[in-house]
Amino acid sequence: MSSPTAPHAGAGLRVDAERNRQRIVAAAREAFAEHGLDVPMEDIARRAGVGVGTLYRRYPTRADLVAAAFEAKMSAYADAARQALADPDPWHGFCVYVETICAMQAGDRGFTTVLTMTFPTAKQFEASRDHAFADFTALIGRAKAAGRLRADFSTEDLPMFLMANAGVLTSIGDAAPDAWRRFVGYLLQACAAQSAQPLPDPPAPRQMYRAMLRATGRQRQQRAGR
Amino acid sequence: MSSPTAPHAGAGLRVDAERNRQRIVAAAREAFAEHGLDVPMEDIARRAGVGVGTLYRRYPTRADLVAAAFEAKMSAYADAARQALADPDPWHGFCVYVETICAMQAGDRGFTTVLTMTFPTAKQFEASRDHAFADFTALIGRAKAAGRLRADFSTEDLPMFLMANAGVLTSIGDAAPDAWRRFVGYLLQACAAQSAQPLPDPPAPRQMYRAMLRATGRQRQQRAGR
DNA sequence: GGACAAGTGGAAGCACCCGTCCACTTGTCT
DNA sequence: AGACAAGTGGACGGGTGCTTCCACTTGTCC
Repeated sequence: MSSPTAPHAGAGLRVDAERNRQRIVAAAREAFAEHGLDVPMEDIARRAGVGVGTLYRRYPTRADLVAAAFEAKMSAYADAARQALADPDPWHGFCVYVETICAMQAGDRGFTTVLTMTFPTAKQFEASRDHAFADFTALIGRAKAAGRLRADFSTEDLPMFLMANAGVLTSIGDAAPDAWRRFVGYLLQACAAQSAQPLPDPPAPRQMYRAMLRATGRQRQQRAGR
Repeated sequence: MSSPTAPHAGAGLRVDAERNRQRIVAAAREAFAEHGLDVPMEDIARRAGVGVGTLYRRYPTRADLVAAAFEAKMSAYADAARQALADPDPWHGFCVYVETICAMQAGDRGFTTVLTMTFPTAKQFEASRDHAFADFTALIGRAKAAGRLRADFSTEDLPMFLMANAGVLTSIGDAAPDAWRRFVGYLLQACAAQSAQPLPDPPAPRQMYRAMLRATGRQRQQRAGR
């Protein structure tokens, strides 16, 4: 991102600077996982043992830092789709895939949200998402062909499910840490071909993209009263 | 709430004060509906044409104001359950009910969140919720008895669904205003008895209560990067 | 119409977080 | 070892929102 043509993120940096950069990313990973994407930058800096100035010079916007912090997890996310394609049973592969990524959401408060957003400036990051999406599309095709996935299942339904799961996770928090498993159970059964009553139309891809883009400026969301 | 023993909320107030109170509640309803529960108090005051001081004296905490603003909608919420019970077809009643309250969430950003929270100090408010809950429990019983609702459907599943729908609504926002309908379609099909693969256990009532209680102090949630 | 309680509004103090800027430190290269 | 670029941290100015407080206004009742 901030490096010229380098294969590795921190190339060209002085060794101490590179060490700090790695610390920052590690600290961000922890902080995002524990508290979600909106932890104060200063907390991350303190956790990394650097000043805020250092953090901002390396990652000028929060989105940059988020992209750096979740790059590895985003790769794992893409790998999961690839692995699911390797499953000999298309339907089983589909179900395990959905469960896996929902579990990834459950394990990291930051990732919960990251999977419902897009970060157009983070190239490698979005490339992983695109790979995952392509493999998932293939996965859907196979599962439909096998007659197990309902024919009207749309690729847009996956991000929608992730948004729903994010809602369950953030609302329930630690009060019922496994509730999301049941929820995903419901979703998967709704995806089965046998229960294929007609559904309202899915959102258009462009609509989902706009939704995942979010407002670019200052902005908040839910939050509790008092 | 702020009145001694009165049947009506604003009893005992000077007429001008009562007029202001009503304006405040009306302004809060609008503001919450448009921007969610975390609109600045000052915006509400300005919309009502009063000073913040007036607002705070009448409703000392945000929760008080939220309860006042959504009391009517909460009654409507309870009525919907009662009406659903009147439906001669238990399954149809169940489906219409779920669709109705999800539509109520979709129509009001504040209510989206309100339905996933509890406000223990707002007596009348929570009484409506309890009525709705009791009727919903009856609704479930009937639909199960009719063999249409899966036997392992739990009353705790409804609040979980509302949390999920809240996730869809807040993430998608205005980008795909009807996406929630499709989502609810999925949920309902998953509730049908015919698709009754076993599910993970539901959360305990106490867990759901704790979840809906939220943290009582300062606190934020998702929010986007950048 | 006068007196007093009730009600009002908005300024002020506080807390939080963002993002910048620059005097100082540290690595690196010769 | 010296010199210079690279890197650092945290103080600072700016913005937002919460909540309190009190000098002033306005209804109400006699």
